[in-house]
Amino acid sequence: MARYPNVTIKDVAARAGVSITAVSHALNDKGTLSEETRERIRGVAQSMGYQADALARGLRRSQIGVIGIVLRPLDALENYSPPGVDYFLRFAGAAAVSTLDHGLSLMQVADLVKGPVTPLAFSLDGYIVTDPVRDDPVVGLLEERGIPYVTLGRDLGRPDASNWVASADADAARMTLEHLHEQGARTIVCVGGTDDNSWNADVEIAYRDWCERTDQPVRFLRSPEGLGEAGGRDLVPAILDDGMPDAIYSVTGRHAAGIQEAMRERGLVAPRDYLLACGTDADQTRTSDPPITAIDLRPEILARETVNLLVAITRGEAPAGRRLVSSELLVRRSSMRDG
Amino acid sequence: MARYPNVTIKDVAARAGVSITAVSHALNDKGTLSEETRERIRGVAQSMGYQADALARGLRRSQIGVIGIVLRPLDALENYSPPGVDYFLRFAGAAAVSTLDHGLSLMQVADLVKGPVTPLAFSLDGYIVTDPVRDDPVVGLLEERGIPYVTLGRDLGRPDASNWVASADADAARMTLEHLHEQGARTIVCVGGTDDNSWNADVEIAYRDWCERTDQPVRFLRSPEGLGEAGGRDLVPAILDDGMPDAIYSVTGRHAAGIQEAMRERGLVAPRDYLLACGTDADQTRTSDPPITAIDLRPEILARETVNLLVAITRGEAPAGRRLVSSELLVRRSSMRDG
DNA sequence: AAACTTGCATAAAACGATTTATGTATGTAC
DNA sequence: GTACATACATAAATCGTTTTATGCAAGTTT
Repeated sequence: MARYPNVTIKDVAARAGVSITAVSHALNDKGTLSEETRERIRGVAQSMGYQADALARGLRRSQIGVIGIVLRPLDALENYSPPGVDYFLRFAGAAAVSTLDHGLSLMQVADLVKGPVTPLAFSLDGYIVTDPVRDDPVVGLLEERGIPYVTLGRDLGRPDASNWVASADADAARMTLEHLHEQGARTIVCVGGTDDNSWNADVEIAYRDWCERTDQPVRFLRSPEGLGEAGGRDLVPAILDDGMPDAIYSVTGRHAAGIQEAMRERGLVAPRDYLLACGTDADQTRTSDPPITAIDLRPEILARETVNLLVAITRGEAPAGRRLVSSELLVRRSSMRDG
Repeated sequence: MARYPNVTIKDVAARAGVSITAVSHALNDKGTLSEETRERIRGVAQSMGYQADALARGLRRSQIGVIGIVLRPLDALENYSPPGVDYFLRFAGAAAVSTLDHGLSLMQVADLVKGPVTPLAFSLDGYIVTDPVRDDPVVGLLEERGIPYVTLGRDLGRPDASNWVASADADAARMTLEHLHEQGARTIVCVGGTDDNSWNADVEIAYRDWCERTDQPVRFLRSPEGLGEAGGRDLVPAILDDGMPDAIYSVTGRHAAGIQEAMRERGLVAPRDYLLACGTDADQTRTSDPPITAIDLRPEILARETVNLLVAITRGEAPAGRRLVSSELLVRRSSMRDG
């Protein structure tokens, strides 16, 4: 399995009987070669199976054709494929496809700020950073190095930043609460996470706002994202102690699953005894019994927008921009009063 | 978001008052510098936050610190995060972690043989190719380019290859069949896929062999992997027409899920009316009702072995090698006669 | 005929590292 | 006092491109 020397621009030049400059110009449509010579050189290059070395080209152009993606919540979890969370995988998968559409590719980079990081990390063309926390250190690092990036969700510590894409979290929360209200729920418990990101902030504000407008009691609880199902389970006693609510709206899917289990153990089943909805769709919400009403954040669209924005920035085509993507409410049995 | 010029080896040399050769030697423990000078240079480099440019280094060394992974079955599906298949994601995730342990990183490369591919593809240090088909073109391409690779599962067209890691598929199949037999099953239908890879081949041979040894009828069916649940559903009429079997052993999880659904529609429920087992564990097999007995291929261990082997090869430490990883049978309610 | 364009092609510098080939002192052997 | 190691440091070549700066004809203008 020895490494064969690849055919280089020099080889092509020799075979075509021209200078390497000529070859470079012919293949990149630059310089002042005659169309005739260009054609001939292209032919020779093709026939020799020549492909420019990405490293050498990258060294000159300082563009390597790869963008990085950092999934902040998974950094925190220290687990890059946690069960019950397929949003990030769908997002990353869709982002990979979108980058391919631009002739680029995507590389997942684990935790840019602690421990040794891939040597290539600082040579990438740009970064996507999902769900940054307030004053996110990864964002800070990229900023410091002058590497272009786009965040998915806002960095709360950088209100002036204008390089982000986000889902319309507040709208989604309102939509969900209104749906539950329509189904007859009055007292609605809201369970959020503890990460200090725009998603949690937006949902909490929207919830409190909605409660005030509709004159309903505020019953807001929090559980660390990292605790997952267990975190949801643990909240149930506190929820019930305060009196049985009509509905529970859990922002994360894993909390919702834990809540559902713990409720069932107490003989409480949705939608018979309470309504249940959650803020992110996942395999679990689709296949659980009953299936859980959830917000589809439309990761595919988010990914496309994010990649387009980042690519535009790296190419110097667009100054930057903020883009909101609306979500969709998937109503399932867990929140259907007549279900 | 302008790109700041990074600190280069030249800057460090200037600041330390030495040549760039000295800096390079100090940082890479080469050359004949005095320990004193070495220390001093390292200090200066550190204080300036110097980090060698990966592209420049890669150009010289022709090693970039990144290995590629190609998931062949997902290439065929043209979907890199299909629902109901978490084996590949677990494998890829575990492989990423293992590469980090070696100071390298992992990059997923979509379909190396058709369409435009990332420019970096042929500059990577090596490749992992999962479940190659017979005479796999991706393997052929890597071979041709002299790029080191390790396959997960054997390439049936390359019997002499000695650079693979595989799960002990035949053992796993026997283990499953024996379990079903112990639970009272005699007539067992086996459903395999149509991809021409070692996994399908091994399981089919083991099944036929087991039937012969135990004097049971051979009822082997096939359905394309790409059809997923629908493929499983479609087989059910044929299965029932031949007479109700005691058990069904489906090699893929998605076929199993489809079979389970179609059977249920006919009022047939496992384990009451038949036993059900499947050859790969997934979220679906864990959370379905009833949970389905499945083989855990132990993707984490497979990934570690695969990465270790590949890294050893790229570093010229090991000549190559074949490694088998045994699987584990996760017995769940779908195959428990007294369940 | 000298002075400009135009059209085409190439030489050489640059990107940022690593590695090979050379020095230059200083100390030791004969 | 010449020859020969030894210890330390650097100059220059190299990796494979892209890009900038030159160069040389042939044709045009004055």
